[in-house]
Amino acid sequence: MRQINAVTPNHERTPRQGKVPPGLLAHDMKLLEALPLFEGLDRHKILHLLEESWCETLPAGKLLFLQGDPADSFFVVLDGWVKLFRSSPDGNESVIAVLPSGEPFAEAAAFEEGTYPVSAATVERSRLLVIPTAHFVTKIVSDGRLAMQMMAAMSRRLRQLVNQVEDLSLKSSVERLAGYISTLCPEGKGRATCRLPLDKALIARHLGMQPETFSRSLARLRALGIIVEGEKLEVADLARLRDICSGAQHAALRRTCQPSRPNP
Amino acid sequence: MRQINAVTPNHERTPRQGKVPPGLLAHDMKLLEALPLFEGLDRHKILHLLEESWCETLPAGKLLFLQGDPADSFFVVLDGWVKLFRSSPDGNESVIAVLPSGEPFAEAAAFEEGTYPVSAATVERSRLLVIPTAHFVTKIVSDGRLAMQMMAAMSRRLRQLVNQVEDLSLKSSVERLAGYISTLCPEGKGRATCRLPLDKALIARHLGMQPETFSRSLARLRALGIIVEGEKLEVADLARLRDICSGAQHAALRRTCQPSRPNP
DNA sequence: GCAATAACTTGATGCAAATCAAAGACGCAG
DNA sequence: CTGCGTCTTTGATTTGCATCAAGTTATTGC
Repeated sequence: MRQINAVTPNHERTPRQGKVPPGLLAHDMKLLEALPLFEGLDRHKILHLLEESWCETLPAGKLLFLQGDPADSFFVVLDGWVKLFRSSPDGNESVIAVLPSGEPFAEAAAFEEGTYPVSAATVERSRLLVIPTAHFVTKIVSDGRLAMQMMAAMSRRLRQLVNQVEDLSLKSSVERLAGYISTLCPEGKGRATCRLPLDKALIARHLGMQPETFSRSLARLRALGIIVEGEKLEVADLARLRDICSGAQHAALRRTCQPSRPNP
Repeated sequence: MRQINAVTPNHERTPRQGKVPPGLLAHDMKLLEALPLFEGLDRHKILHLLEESWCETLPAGKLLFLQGDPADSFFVVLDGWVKLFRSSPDGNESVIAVLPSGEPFAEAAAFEEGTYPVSAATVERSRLLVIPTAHFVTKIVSDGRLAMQMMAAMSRRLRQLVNQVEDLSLKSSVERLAGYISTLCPEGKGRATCRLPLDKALIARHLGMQPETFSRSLARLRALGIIVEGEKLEVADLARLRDICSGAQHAALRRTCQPSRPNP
């Protein structure tokens, strides 16, 4: 993390009449219309929902909010990457999610306690749409369909977290990494290439392991047909990769672990 | 797990006119009125929501649904305990939650994909209220307040899961156990006693550890002022217990690890 | 009451991942 | 190109937890 000031708080902004959130580009509008959250709503309705929203452009490493802060806004990533995390007193960090553009986050924070359950920071220079919850919540109450879509979004988050819990409690680091890589690759079952979208250290923490372990896990996968070159990945056999994440590859991994060291 | 038949499916039941869900006791009604999900709704409104619901009494170990099953109902535990879990191909089990009476579960399943993201089974003989989602969803769409309360329930689940991810990725088994015990104890900071509500092996899996590790962790806590006798627990100092869960007790734990074994 | 089974504890051992440490690889400013 | 900081890999070591294997203590059934 590199910086620590909060984003411009809601109340410091002057009220405005115009309908379009300041800073929103035509291109962003496309992204918003494609969000499941706004599915089926026309451009006009969306803008109405975003009456009190605005955009912020933030440098890398900017802290958006801390766990426990009062939650008066939620966000949509328009450009860049945002990480959601928790930090422990001894300086360790658990990365709950890393979100690319097109992902809304902290949608759930408006409810219940009204505080953010995690901290959030940009990973690289990013543009965010900031949506004050107060106004949005009144819309939800009066629009059942919007409510349903909001719930669908939360339901998706729940599934992701359940997956994360399962992975952490019964998969090895190699299996978790294999699973992550397979989400990066296109569907199918032959050969494929992809790019690691983030720092390896960040992905590592997201997968619940140390950077060193990440590196070693990558090395093991190399022996199973995954070619790594910097941030470029080439997967020889997608079907096999998926086998690995589901734990079907124990023996193979074992075999590839002690390749060298004939005599010390 | 001891049994494997599913609960009576919705479509096999004959339709009914009466308003009260079959099998619901007066005493259950109190429980329902106290649910955050139904907060502020009067008895009448609640019964209206539950028009197509019914109760089931199930033996211990009964499977309710499997991960991936189509989600046409959600549930409220009226009596007993239910566990939500995922099982891996090699027979291991990750316990996502263990729910006491008064807890609704699978509320989120109605949305998005429409399948259950986890499996569920009773832990002991239990009574459940089964609420078909279809009817309930139409009510949500037309009642903004109910929608908000539903979202609050989901938001709570999200928080729990985030906690679980954090615990798994940066706490030790002793710390997780200490955290669990402190949720069992009343608030405050002096001495306290409580009961383990479930099999130790089940709690162990819920905390993401093996039963053996659970046992050893309990043994270590014993040295820190926690007296264990069967399912009875006595905590000498609640404040200290809370210190342990937040990881402030590393040194103390270290010291108490190698107490015996002077010479082999 | 006793045997039989299940639940729990304890011990010994092995492995996976964290930690500590250091050496490359890469990007960037001068 | 050169030097410096960051990211990444690799190596050596330690530690925590799982696993395997007995034991011990509760529960249950007869």
